[in-house]
Amino acid sequence: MKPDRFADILKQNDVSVTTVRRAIFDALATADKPLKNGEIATLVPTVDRASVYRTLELFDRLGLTTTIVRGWTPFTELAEPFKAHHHHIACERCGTVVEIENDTLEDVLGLIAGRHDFELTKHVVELTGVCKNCRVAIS
Amino acid sequence: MKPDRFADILKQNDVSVTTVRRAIFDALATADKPLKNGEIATLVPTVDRASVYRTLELFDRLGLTTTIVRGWTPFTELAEPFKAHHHHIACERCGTVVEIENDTLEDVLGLIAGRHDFELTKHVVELTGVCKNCRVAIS
DNA sequence: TATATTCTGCAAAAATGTTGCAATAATGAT
DNA sequence: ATCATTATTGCAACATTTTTGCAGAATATA
Repeated sequence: MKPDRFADILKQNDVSVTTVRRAIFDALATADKPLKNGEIATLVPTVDRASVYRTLELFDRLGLTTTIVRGWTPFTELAEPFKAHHHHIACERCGTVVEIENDTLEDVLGLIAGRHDFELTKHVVELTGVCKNCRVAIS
Repeated sequence: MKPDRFADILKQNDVSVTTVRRAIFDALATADKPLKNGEIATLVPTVDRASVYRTLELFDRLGLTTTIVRGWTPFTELAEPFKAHHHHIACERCGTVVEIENDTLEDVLGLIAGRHDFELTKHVVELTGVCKNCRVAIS
């Protein structure tokens, strides 16, 4: 039968696999981009808001999701093993978001942590800039 | 007379130097660590909540402050030229926060942006890990 | 399928942000 | 210094977002 990593991870952590949790997980998986809490709630209209918050907190605690901030707003997206580890660079004019995967960056972060005697468990990198198009447009 | 970079920057941007703005600026300068919006409001009890929000938005727009996120909460702190450019690594057990300054990291971020045809204007790097003490403690 | 336990919806409250407008404070010129 | 102009603030009401307790529903286990 089909492998179900989502269910497996929940079970490994002794929490139930429920339809609510799967619905929210699917919403994140389908969107395939970081979503605000409110957006997630909208995508699962049958689920109570309180449950959405409780579920997102759970996912975060289990490491299923990553939360980044743009401006002042937190956005959540799936983390490994559901999505390859990556970061983002966003254009501040047009809003385009590009995913970044860069081993050198990961290495440098590890080294920095080590130099401060920290064992790295998580990290967030969000870049903001102006994309090529927008630089040409008005500049 | 004493130089007043804060006032200078506000004037350069054609906004008034008011006691409210200075109070909030002072709160950020004195705290010397990233603060939640609510914490800032608490530190200037005489200032109306609405003014706090409007001021923080202004500071952000003028580039006086930087906003990072930990967990789901946005935190604001002073940026250059009031504080040297830096990032943070926080211990997820004891909460200790250490500031990071690393030229290699800055270079790598610039290169990554360039490779994607972006001109970098801003970036956030937040590391989370376990510090030496906490690793020894229980582990 | 029965039982124990965990989850969810509901409803109410707390916390967080936002808005328009009149009163106040800051700025620049005299 | 004072005045006129303009920007800023407080107030108060509102909107939105998040949190909480608890009873009923769904899930896991034997």
